[in-house]
Amino acid sequence: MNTKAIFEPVGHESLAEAVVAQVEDLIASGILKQGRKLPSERDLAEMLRVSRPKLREALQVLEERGLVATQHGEGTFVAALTGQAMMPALLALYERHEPAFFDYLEYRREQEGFAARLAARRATKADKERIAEILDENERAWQEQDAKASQEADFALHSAIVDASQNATLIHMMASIYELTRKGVFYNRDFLRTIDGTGEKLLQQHLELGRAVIDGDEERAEKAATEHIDFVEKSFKLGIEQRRREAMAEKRRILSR
Amino acid sequence: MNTKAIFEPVGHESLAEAVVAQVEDLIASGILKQGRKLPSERDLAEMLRVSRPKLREALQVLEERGLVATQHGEGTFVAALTGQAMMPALLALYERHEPAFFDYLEYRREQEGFAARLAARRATKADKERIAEILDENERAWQEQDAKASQEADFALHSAIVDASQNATLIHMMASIYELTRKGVFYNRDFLRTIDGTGEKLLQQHLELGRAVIDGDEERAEKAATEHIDFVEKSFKLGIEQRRREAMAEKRRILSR
DNA sequence: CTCCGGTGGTAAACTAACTTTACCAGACTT
DNA sequence: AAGTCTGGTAAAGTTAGTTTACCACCGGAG
Repeated sequence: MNTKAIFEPVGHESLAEAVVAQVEDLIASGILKQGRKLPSERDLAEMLRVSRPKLREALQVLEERGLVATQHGEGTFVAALTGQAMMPALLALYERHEPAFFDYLEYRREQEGFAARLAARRATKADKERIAEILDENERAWQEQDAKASQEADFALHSAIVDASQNATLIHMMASIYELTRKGVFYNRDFLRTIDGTGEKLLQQHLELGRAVIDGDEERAEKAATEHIDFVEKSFKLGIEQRRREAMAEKRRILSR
Repeated sequence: MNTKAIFEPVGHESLAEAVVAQVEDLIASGILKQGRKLPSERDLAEMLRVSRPKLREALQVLEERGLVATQHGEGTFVAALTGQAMMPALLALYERHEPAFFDYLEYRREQEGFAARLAARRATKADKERIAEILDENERAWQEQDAKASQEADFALHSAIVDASQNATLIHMMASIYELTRKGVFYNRDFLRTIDGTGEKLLQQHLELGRAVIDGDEERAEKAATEHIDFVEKSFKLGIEQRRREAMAEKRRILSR
């Protein structure tokens, strides 16, 4: 065995990329809030100890990603991330920033629990029928190993439960988040399914969640929702760790001297 | 409040640094083992997609850090890290690589448990007297708030217990590790003490460990040792997270608009 | 209204980092 | 002893980043 597969090409971070990363971190962590004006290019360049052209290069990347908007003669501002137009930008941001993703899950945990409780309390007959249909679709997709349909069904379930909560504000907020997550969900699900028997557990969790809402059991519904998110979070952390270890083990195996 | 404190100077990683980091990772994770020959500079430069001069710059840094040794006409080799001469290099490496540090703790957990069990079984009267003395010193240092003496006493306790295990190989291995950790311990302890009432808990754990050995209770001693390391690991993770959150909160506070 | 100081937008010349190419010197194989 | 591996070194060429300067747009002050 040779050692060639061990060493990977190393590309060093360009200066512009470093600047982009720093500003992205500030936005992703919520330190820089939407609409906020950034310091002028000259000032910011001095703060970051970077030349203005390179700073501008970084700002252009951020603008392309929809995270900031610049206005000639005015200044550059953090884009409005809660507006629907900005969704893809925030999603992409979360994909690049692992810690932000877990913050997002933490938030989801609260919201999903709240939504499930309200839904169990308030769901109309029509809501319950819709949820029941989705659960059937969920099981069908699982049995037929139809990954895409399964993902869509999962998505539909969460959406239907939020609808059943009858709270307009909640529906609006979560609609934004789901729209945002949609592409992310696909990626996430693909990743989750690579871990052991995670797929079936997720199905069971979704079934339990839906049935609890249909039964009108608030406590059970909230518990099912939060435990579901907890499981997702745990699975992600496990999966990330697992991948890291696998990558290292692979390198060790290659060397086996 | 202005926004100046938010943006920190950004220095981008030099190419040589990136190469150093990659090779360090391979060594720290144990993929590249001591004495192993690295590919030739020409090959390695090609693998890493880096020019040879820059690769050489990186190798020189690694050599200064004692991680590799190059021989004219022969090649460059991973230095013998278990040899006493190499200790500072590995220690410094662990300080720079967080994951490696936790791997180190995992290893310590097993070894300390083993040592404590053997010590409880085999400690002579002299061993027990020495351990008792160290425990007294430990308490004295704590009461007098003498941080330095407290650290030394902690160190002495672990060392004495390993000595009491009467296993030459174990003593030799742990002696290397302690020598390695010594400077690190200071740093670690300073960091640990910044977290809540950690200091007193550590004292209690050390007292329990020492007394269990003196009492000859193998099970209790092993449990005390592993739980001690578990606590240290948990505290570190907590402390790191805490610092991260504090840093972010500080930035938020500055903006408060 | 005009003007002025702030802002972003652009381009040129300059400097430092990195790459390419070439050649030298030690060490093993034949 | 020759050939070919290895690390050691230096020069020229290329790319990335900095500096400097000037232009265009906006909003408020006179």
